[in-house]
Amino acid sequence: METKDLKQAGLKATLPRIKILSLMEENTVRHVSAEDVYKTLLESGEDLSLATVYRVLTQFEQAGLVTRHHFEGGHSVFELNEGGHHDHILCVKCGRVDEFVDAVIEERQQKIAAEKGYDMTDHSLYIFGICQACQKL
Amino acid sequence: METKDLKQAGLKATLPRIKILSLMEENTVRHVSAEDVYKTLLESGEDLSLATVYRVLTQFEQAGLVTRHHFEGGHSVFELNEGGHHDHILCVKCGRVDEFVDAVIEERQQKIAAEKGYDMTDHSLYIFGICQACQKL
DNA sequence: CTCTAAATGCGAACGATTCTCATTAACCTT
DNA sequence: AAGGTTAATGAGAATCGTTCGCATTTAGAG
Ligand SMILES: [Mn+2]
Ligand SMILES: [Mn+2]
Ligand SMILES: [Zn+2]
Ligand SMILES: [Zn+2]
Repeated sequence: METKDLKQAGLKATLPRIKILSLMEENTVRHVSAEDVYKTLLESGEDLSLATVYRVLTQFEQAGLVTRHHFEGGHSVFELNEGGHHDHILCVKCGRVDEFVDAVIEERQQKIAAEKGYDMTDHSLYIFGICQACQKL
Repeated sequence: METKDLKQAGLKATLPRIKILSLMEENTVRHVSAEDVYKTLLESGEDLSLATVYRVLTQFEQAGLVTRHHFEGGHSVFELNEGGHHDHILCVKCGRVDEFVDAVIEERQQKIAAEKGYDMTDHSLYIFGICQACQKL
């Protein structure tokens, strides 16, 4: 239950937070913008503010519940943290998103950071291309 | 001479374009924002509009003269195209930027795209960390 | 049930980028 | 070299995602 998850993350179990978290726990959505969350909840009859959606998603990020991605186009996309780190491959035609993990790449990044004298904290990797479906159009 | 480069790229050799291109050809700047370009040129006594800087940089990008990077923080950073493709490692403390190319990573990305059925067009990879200098603070 | 700090809603503010439109400048033609 | 055509520019308004400020509400401890 979301109330538990929230308290565990050190967050009060408020109505907006419960609604947003349960929406993100539905496996029908994996990569959503704040606007997506806002509109979906409005359509479900919930009444909340877009500013709150932004605030809550940022808190979720800080609490480690979600990850914020900077997909192209200026707007952020959020994803529930489950199943661990992974990178993304996106279709530039239709916006489809697939996920992958590559141990070799992960390891090489560590090596590069070390060579350059950096203490690596994070990385972001996006592959862009045209998905199978869009290639046939 | 910049006039030549511009014509070759199919662009009229206007004053703003010449100024911006020569600024970017100085090896004192490698990764600059539109704002950086604008302020630097103003300080050099040039008189031009920020809107023009944005327009020109976008045209340069389309003409293949520069590459636009989406470093974190919402704003774009531009870099003259010379020396070919490379990726970046950034210090999250001081903003330092280093460059690298890793053949293994490049190749793996191709493989991943192929496996997922994508026709890969591009990729973006940023490693974040703390640079040597900042580790000592 | 009460109280207090924290969370919310609303609209204003924000910062990077783009757009509109009147004015200016490139450069092709005489 | 001068003129005309058309694209480029300057100035500021507009846009868009996101954040802020502040009055109001609510969660949760006592
Ligand atoms: Mn994902
Ligand atoms: Mn670079
Ligand atoms: Zn597609
Ligand atoms: Zn540093």
